[in-house]
Amino acid sequence: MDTPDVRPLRTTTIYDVARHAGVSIASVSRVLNGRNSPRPETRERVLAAVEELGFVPDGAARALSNRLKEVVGVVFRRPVDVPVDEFSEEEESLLFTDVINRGIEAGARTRGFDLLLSTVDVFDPGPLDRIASVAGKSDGLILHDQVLSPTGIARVAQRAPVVTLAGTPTDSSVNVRCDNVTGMRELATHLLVDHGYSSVAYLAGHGDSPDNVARRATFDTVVAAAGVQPWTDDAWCGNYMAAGGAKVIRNVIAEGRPLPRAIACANDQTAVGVMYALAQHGIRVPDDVAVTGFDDIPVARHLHPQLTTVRQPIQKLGAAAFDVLYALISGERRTEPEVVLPTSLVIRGSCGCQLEPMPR
Amino acid sequence: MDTPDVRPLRTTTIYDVARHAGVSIASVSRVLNGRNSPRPETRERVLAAVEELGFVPDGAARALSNRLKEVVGVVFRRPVDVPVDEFSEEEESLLFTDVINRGIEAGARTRGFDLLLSTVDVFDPGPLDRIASVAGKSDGLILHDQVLSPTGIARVAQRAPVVTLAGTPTDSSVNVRCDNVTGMRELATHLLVDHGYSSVAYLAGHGDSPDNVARRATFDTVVAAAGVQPWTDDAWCGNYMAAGGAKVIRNVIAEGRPLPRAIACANDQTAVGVMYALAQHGIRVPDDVAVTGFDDIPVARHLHPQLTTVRQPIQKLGAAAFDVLYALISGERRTEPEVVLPTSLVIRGSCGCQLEPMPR
DNA sequence: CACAGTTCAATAAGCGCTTACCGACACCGA
DNA sequence: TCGGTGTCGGTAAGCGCTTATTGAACTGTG
Repeated sequence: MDTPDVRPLRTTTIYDVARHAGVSIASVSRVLNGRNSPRPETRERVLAAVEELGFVPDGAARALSNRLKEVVGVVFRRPVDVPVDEFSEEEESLLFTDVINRGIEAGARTRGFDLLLSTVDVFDPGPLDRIASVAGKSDGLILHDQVLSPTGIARVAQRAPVVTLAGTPTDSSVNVRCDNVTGMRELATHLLVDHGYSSVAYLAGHGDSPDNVARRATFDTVVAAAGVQPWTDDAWCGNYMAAGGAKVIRNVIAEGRPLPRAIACANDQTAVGVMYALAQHGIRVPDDVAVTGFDDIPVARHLHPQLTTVRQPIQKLGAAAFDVLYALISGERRTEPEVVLPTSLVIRGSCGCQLEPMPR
Repeated sequence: MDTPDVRPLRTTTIYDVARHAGVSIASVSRVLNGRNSPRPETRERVLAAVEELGFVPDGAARALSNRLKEVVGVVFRRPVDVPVDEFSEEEESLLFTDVINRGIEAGARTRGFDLLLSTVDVFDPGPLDRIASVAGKSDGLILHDQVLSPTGIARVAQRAPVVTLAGTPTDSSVNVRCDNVTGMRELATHLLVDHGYSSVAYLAGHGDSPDNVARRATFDTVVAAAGVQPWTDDAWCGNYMAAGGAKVIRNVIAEGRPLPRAIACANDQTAVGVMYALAQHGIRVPDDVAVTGFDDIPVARHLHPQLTTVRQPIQKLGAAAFDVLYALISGERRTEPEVVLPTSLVIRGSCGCQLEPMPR
């Protein structure tokens, strides 16, 4: 990784301001930072010079001196950059990740921090270098799901505190996630008890995602408790993306295998793909097959029928992650290894419930 | 804006590595940057020490020395943080802005840059301070629509080159936008000539947005040329958001005024709101009223009926903005004041065209 | 009028890197 | 053996800030 040969032109520095105002650089700095507020007259002179020269202090120099960059690094996984079927790469995982990032940003703003965003490819062989680079440029790191191994986390945590999202806490990182169990239990119970569906499938996300594991386990538990035949089949495995969900449905139909009465998807994106594929084959939702999601991303409400799902406070997830990270950056030592946010069932039409056609 | 009293604990520096490896800091730096590649043996020693200590270089110090941060600042407007009607704040302007940011990120990656993201509130009295702070932390700035006045732009451009998106070029900034005219002309012609609709309305976005002005002007021209009654009414003004579009429709209906045969919305988000409100009142699209958008954001294809719209290469818009900015950062002097990307009509069902129910 | 006490602002050190500069050393041919 | 030539790697300066230290100027007091 060689530094490209781009050197911006010289900008005005605090020395220029000091000379212009006829004071020392210390005074300029003091005025700018409101410390030991100098005499009003000096202050005015400095301010005038700043305005006249259009001076903006250099963040790197400040950071070096303050030992604080006021930057939080955020890393997430960029889906393969190739459109799959009719679901463009633009839309995949876009919503969920970006909503979380908004939440992080909201939290960061209250502390004067900005977000340094970076992505890693799914196939990236050495995400460590990229992430280390981000770590070097920030005061702390928030890592979305599936971006770095525990070993890698331990490595970058040497430089800056690390918070993971929907992952697993480690010795060197705190995790922030939602309560998968409660939400999924409510949802599964609704499907099995309230609706009494006798054949149900869980359409999985990434197998190694802790969220997926927890959701599946909870789903299976409720299904078993209801005395219903568990619909276990390796084919029912997606990838958290719409294309993945659509593909599963198409394969099942193509192979002439039966569909369950209800499909609980690992997340909303998957449900989007499932409903799309079902509609293509003339299968009605929820009359023929009920479909549910998880997350409650904005589009959930614009599908037809509207999607029954489990709501996570997505933005809050991001804000909470920042708060934890900020505590760590501030030198907080005693933190819980994990922060868990609540979830709740949101009943709309896709599960088979009869609702007003357009609920207010 | 006082620096909060958070000082992270001391991390390992290049001095630690040098001591550990028994070499000078210069050698460490040389190994790390691949310059004047030192003797293999020295190299190994350094690399071993780096690995052992888990050293990650400080970005601020590098930036200060290199005069290059490898960071591009991106600022956009955050919608008011209050849910309006059934459209949550999460979804407003989310898609479009974030897709552009993805594009910027994609471009930035190829040069080893990361994105520094920041938002300004609609009601923010002094966005200049925030933006100046971002400018100080980056090598160049990309400003989305409506974040800073030309005066403000001139100010921050003192520190770092500025590229605006969907704005207007200034003496101190380059603008990147899409070709509103071509796309809108095709769309309006389709509505007026192909479909022969005799009453049409343009549902505007922010009045002061250059995109909105261009789209409206083009639309009006085509309408006039077709000899159709222009549907001019102050009421037909939204705000680029779903809630804005829904509100306009509800007002028109509440006041008992007639609806036009076709509504061309300033963007897709507005169309989402319009279609939602129309459905609430049992008005069928496209049978009773045709609706079109602009942008072709991902959800456009998941509405019912699917949305006829004008496609902009949204991601490319971001990538192009970065490329221009990078040229400026590299000291490029002679740049065009504006970069314009092509648009094209995308016909789906909402304009009234009969298509396959689920186009492949 | 000399002195301590107070206020204000300048000097200089230091944050953690990069790199120009230069000295040490090895190797070679004369 | 000696100086020329190259290679390696160490020393130190400098990037643009913050701030501890220090000293100057001024105040009020004995």
